[in-house]
Parts: sequence; structure tokens; C-alpha cells
Amino acid sequence: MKYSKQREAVLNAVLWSNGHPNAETVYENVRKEIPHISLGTVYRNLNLLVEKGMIKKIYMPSQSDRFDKELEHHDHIYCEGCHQLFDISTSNLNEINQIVEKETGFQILSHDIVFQGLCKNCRQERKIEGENYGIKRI
Amino acid sequence: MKYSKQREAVLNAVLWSNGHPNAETVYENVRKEIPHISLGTVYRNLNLLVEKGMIKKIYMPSQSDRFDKELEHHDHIYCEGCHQLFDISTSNLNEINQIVEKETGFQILSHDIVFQGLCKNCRQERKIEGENYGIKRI
DNA sequence: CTCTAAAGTAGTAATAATTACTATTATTAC
DNA sequence: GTAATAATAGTAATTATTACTACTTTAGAG
Repeated sequence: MKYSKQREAVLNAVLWSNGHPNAETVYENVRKEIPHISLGTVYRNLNLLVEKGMIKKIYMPSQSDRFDKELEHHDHIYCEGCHQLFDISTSNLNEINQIVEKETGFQILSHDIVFQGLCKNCRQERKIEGENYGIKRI
Repeated sequence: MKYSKQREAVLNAVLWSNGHPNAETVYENVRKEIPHISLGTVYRNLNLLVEKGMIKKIYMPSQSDRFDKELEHHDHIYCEGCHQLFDISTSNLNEINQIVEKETGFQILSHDIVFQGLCKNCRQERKIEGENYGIKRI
């Protein structure tokens, strides 16, 4: 693997992002620095970086794949209120592969988990909305 | 919702399948009975049946969506040896939403979990292969 | 039974996400 | 510097899925 400034920029776009960008978002951000980069290059490098273990890919139900700078094992939860994707890491999820392995006899190599729900904020907002019959307080 | 023989056939294709067919597989099977059915009709009805709670959709990482006749909650594991998708239902997975809810403060509405690994058979095969340095016994 | 409104279909086009192809360019080891 | 090779830009192709539209089917009222 040779150096390329495009790949460096793609990696940095993932490392510097605060969220979990998809290829399109990475493309938009890298274009600020390298305006003539092509979307294909972004895809190729994202996948290459995943292959080399430098970033991770998140498979989203009904959405385009996202990319993650965090390499330590964790899972994700998508808030249907604010449409943000959050990291979660609970003891149970960390042990889940071993548990399933024992209970099923399969050898577990990996897993993809995405929860859907409402984050604390959105949960609270809905509660208030409910109490006020949909009329929001100013 | 009015009756249609196309929808009935689509539902039956899912109910009678032993695995977890995707839209294309359902299409192929329904065409044996209704040769002029269109793929769009298959997709529309599959999604409609999911919406009405009569079947479920499985979101597969890097693969097309699949459909499931089983309505009781369970999760799935994909064997990378034989490329089959199996149902799993362990106590831990059944409680996972409540556990995550408690530990994170989110309100969990649903989740999508797919494990990747090797089923018992494929695990055994690989072991034998390994022991024999890749030379298979006859 | 026949008529009509609404729902559904076939066939096709469009879209979204992603991968593949190819001529040109950049990197790197000598 | 030069040659081998990896990488890129730009474009085309692919896959999975949804949207559109003219025609057909269903089902309820008269």
C-alpha cells in the first residue's frame, strides 16, 4: 500500500468527525481540501481502511453504511427523534458473543447490532408533548 | 386492504419457505404460480405485509433484505461456511432491550442483530481441514 | 347482477448506494 | 532519474429498491 494524500484525507475525515459519517459525508468534507477527489476514491479508500483495521464499518438498516473511528468494541443506537447515532457499550453486549457461542454451539466471529429508540432528550420531549396534547411550551 | 391473489402468493411464498428468502427469491417462487407477476408487486406486498405485522424484515449487512415468517422475537446468525441464515433465541438476547434501556437511559423500541460465524457443521469441517493441513478425507 | 370507486397490478423508469473499468498520474525503490 | 507498480479521476455499470402510470380487479351499493 503506497501513500496517497487522498487516502490520508479520507482517514482524517473519519478520525476528525464527531459522528459516524457515511461515504457521501466523507466525500463532502474531503472535497473542501481536495476538490477534485472522486467518490469512487472515497469508497475504495474507506473500504481499504476497514480491511486494514484502521476504521470500522457500521451496517445500518435501511440506510447507507457509516464509518467509525472507534476501534474498541462497542455497538450503536439510533435515535428516531433526533436521527443521531450513538455509541453504546454495556457489559452484556461485550459478553454477548461468548454467551451466544455457548448457547448455540456456533463459533461467533463478529456481530452487527443496531438498536432503535429514543435518546434521553427526545424521550423527555415526547413526554412533555404528550402531557400538553401536542402543544409545545415556549 | 383489498384481496389480491398476488399478495396471497407472496405471503405464501414466505410462509412456505424453510429459510429467509429475499425479494428476488420470493419473486422466483411466486412466478411458478403467477408467471406475469412483476418484481415491483413483490416488493410492494412484502413491505405491506411487514407493515401489517404479518411477516418481518431482516436487514442483512452487505446483503439484500430478507423476510421472515416467524413473528416471535428472535435474532439471526449467518454461517460464513455454508452461507445459511439461522434463527437464534437465547435468554440474553430476549432481555437485551430492557438491559440496554436501563444502562443507557434510552427508550429502546427495537433492534437489529445479526451474528456472523460458523455453524456446528462448518466449524467441524474447518477443524478437520486444519488437522490435515487442508487435505480433505474421502 | 351491474355499476362504480378505490385499491391493486404490470411494466417501465427512476433512484440510491456502491463497485468496476480504464487511461492517466503519483509514489517509491533502485 | 527511471521503471515498476499502486492509486486516482472520471465514467460506466451493477444491485437493490422505489416511483409512476395506464389498465385491471375487487368489493360494496343499488
